Amino acid sequence: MTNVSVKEQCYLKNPAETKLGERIIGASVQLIAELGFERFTFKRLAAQIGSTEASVYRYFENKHKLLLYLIAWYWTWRFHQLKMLTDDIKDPTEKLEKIIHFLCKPVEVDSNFDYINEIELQEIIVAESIKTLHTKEVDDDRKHGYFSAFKDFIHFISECMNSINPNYPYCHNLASMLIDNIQEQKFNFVHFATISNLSPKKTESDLQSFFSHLIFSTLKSSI
Amino acid sequence: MTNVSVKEQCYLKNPAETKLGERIIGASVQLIAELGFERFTFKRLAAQIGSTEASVYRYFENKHKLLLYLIAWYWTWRFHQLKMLTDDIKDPTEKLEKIIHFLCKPVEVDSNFDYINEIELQEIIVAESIKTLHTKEVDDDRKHGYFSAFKDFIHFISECMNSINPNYPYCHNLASMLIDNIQEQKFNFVHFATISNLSPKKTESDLQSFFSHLIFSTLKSSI
DNA sequence: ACTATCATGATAGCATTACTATCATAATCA
DNA sequence: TGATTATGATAGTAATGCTATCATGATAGT
Repeated sequence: MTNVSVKEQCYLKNPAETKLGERIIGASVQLIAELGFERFTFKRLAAQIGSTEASVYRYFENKHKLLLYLIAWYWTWRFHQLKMLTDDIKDPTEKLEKIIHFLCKPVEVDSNFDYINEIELQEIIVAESIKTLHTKEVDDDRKHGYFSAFKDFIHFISECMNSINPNYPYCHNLASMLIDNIQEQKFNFVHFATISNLSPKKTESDLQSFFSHLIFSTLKSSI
Repeated sequence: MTNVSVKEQCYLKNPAETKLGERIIGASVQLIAELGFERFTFKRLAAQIGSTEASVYRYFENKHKLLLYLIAWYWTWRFHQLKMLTDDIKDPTEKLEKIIHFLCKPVEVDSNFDYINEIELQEIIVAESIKTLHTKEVDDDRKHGYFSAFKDFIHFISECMNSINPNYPYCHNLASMLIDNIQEQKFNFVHFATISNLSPKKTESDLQSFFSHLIFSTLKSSI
């Protein structure tokens, strides 16, 4: 894959199509990861890339839309990776194991997109993505389809769960819990060690065994 | 109980001790529930209660601290209710059932605190509380103890889980998942119906059976 | 090669937000 | 009664989140 096309038009002008656009995205990822979304401003962004506020506004209506774009990009990218990874797996249990493993392990940089630092982008997802949901505009944003990459991702997992146990009635909830809570557990491990049992020495494998056990126990016990 | 004392000093002056303080808290709950935290300002709050911005600033350093106060109040209040409710239950399984039930069902107004609308306050918890964690200042805030009411709550549940299955190694993670995700599932049910299997006709009981099954399947299956 | 257009830069400005500071006055407490 | 304290009234300031206008340099079509 050499292109992640974000279908959701949260931009005024496609940043993937111009040099300036790429610089905007690249520097946004870096600055939001560094400063946090609250302190990130278009003024700072423009200064960073040696451009102007006005130019940034030609690509994105505001910083909220820019964040929506980054998140949609992330889930589109991850979905594509995941499909490649699980395409040839027939057994749904094995497939779900693979999915959980994929979600728990830290991302690696993708050489196809040299202007985006995927590791910083994932930090942004863990730290900031939930904020884009919890706004008074969430229903409008959803209607515009800004979250559809994220929803597609959840539906993919949900379907896999359903083929493991067609009688389990809460696959959507279980899948959304998985996605949301992996981010939360990663966050808690770093910032709230007292409410996490993950070992610093094998965080990734603990995280994976926590969720693996949780999901499969749930899917396999009768309701 | 006639008083919820928020130990965490996220205030400059205790709002529970003055008439103006009570008006500040009461109107904050109402305004944040109505406008969302982003659009809520001390100027609007002051106008609402017929006071001034300067006066509000004498109670709280900023609106972030005020939100921390409301959240600490909520968890202190809920913890107190929960302990009363489960105090006489000896069997940990029965106790955890009760806890899950308590968490899933919507709150009721508490006549002990006439200046706070607990129903609006819970809406705030569902919609806004996660934002107080996901900031660059989270480590400072945690060190100041602003989240300790929340952590106490989680530890209480975690201990109950531990007595059900002392060999299960992720009680903290499971308990924090439960608290976090109940809020998220409530939120998703309202705003992302396509990723929720909860029936509009029996949302509360579906929510409860989803989590009940999830938690007990996990605790009872060997790891 | 010539012109039209388009993308970007440069600059200005404005309303709102998030505070801080100062002074006056009313309540209350010793 | 006098001192302290709580609140109100008012002003001001820096930063944020935009919008608008004009100039310029690149590019594309004829």
